[in-house]
Amino acid sequence: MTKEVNIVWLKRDLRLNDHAPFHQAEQEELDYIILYCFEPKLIEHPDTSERHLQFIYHSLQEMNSKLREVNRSISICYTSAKEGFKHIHKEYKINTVFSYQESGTQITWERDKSCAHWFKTHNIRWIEFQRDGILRGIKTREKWDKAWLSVMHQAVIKNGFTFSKLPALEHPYSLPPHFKEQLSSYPTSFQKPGEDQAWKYLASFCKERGKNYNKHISKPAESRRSCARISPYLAWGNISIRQAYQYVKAHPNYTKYKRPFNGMLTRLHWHCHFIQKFEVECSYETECINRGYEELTYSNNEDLLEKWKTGNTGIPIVDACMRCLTHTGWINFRMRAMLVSILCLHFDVSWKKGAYHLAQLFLDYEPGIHYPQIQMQAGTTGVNTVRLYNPVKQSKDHDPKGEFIKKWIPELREVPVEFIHEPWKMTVFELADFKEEFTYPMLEMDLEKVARKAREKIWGHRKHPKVKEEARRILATHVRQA
DNA sequence: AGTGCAGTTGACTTT
DNA sequence: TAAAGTCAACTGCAC
Repeated sequence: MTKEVNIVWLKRDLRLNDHAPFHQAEQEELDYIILYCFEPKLIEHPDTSERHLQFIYHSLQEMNSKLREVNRSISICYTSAKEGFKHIHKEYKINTVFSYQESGTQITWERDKSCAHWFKTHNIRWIEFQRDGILRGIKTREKWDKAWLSVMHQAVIKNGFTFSKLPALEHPYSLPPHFKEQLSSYPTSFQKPGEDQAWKYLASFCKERGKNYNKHISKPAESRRSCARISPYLAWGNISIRQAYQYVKAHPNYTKYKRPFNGMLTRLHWHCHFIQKFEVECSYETECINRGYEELTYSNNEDLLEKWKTGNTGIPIVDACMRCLTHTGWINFRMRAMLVSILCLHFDVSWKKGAYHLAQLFLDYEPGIHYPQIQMQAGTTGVNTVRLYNPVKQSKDHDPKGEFIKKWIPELREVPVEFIHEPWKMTVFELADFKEEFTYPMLEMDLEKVARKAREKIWGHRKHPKVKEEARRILATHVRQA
């Protein structure tokens, strides 16, 4: 007689606390196997990058080192989830699978549907738990805020782990050696992965770093310290939104730093708000939220796209942000918005050409935030106002001395502050002061002119009947009802 | 002391 | 979470 087991299926929930699937699995009579699959089809999808996989891998390692004392370990497979389940079902009889709902891209959604179908035909129960404040299957945003708040105020789950009597799962899906090697290393320029790190950031934010949260949030340099910096941990589930929310709210410094802390808590709310949009319609990965914008054409200049990707546009603040993001995996919100604004509005390149590039660079890539956000900044929602950032203004406002610029663009270190935001304004006289050749690219376009053109184009398109009709649909679905 | 005026500030609108 | 434009009120200053 084949032995029955349950499964805890890990996805973007790489933690051992406030974890509903683990908690439920512990309540059952049957012992359980913990499964994580590096799925080739997902890995090959252009939204995925090495840094994501490394972050996942090391998060899993940390969990495993803690699970060892209860004789448990995550079975890490290099195969599709369905293959993983099939294999386990041959060795054992799977009774129930516990996991979190995933508000992911089209391919994860299809993967889930295909697994659901297979579970059903094999009489396997699949229990999916609600993730953070994201509601599945809702038609409008009525009462959404209230539901979110009630999730935030529910007690966090205190997970306990019993000793397992199951032998380690044997399977033929071990990570290919080159893949394992690739994932084992971890660049020091990225935030370190795992649950412990998440709590460290949260603690230091509340203790001291967070006091200037509001003041520094828009500054590319200062925000790196004054922001909580928990985004990668939220994205891969090293902590839950609720854990972060309750920690900040209950912290002894909460009354002292009420303004900045509340500012941070508001953003936890927005976090879920955006994921909720994607949960309802994950086609936003590849199609304009407002379908009326599908008809809009772009010049899609490959040369400009490449300059943008590599941080060589000739606009210092833009290039500094892109280079910093490439190196560290993080840049603050305003600068992300500016990067999108430059590409899609000034450079007239479709957001579809830049979305995966940014997804790969963001260590905190979260599909549910990424696609709605990039489209909002690109102006293809037709409901929000078009935010056309003036990079020179942003640069002067948020990096007045050009310190951030100079940190990331060595070519500009000798440039005097009066030209650091607009080096193209240097004449041969100023350029003559450089000992060596001036290697930073000179901007070849008139920023004011291209901004004006972009403004006319994107606003002009809003008048189209299809855009207006779509705007009504979007408002009905995604906006909180009064 | 009052007037004219360029320049500034802020609220509000438009793109 | 933008920026530019518009307009009226206000300010400082010369005469």
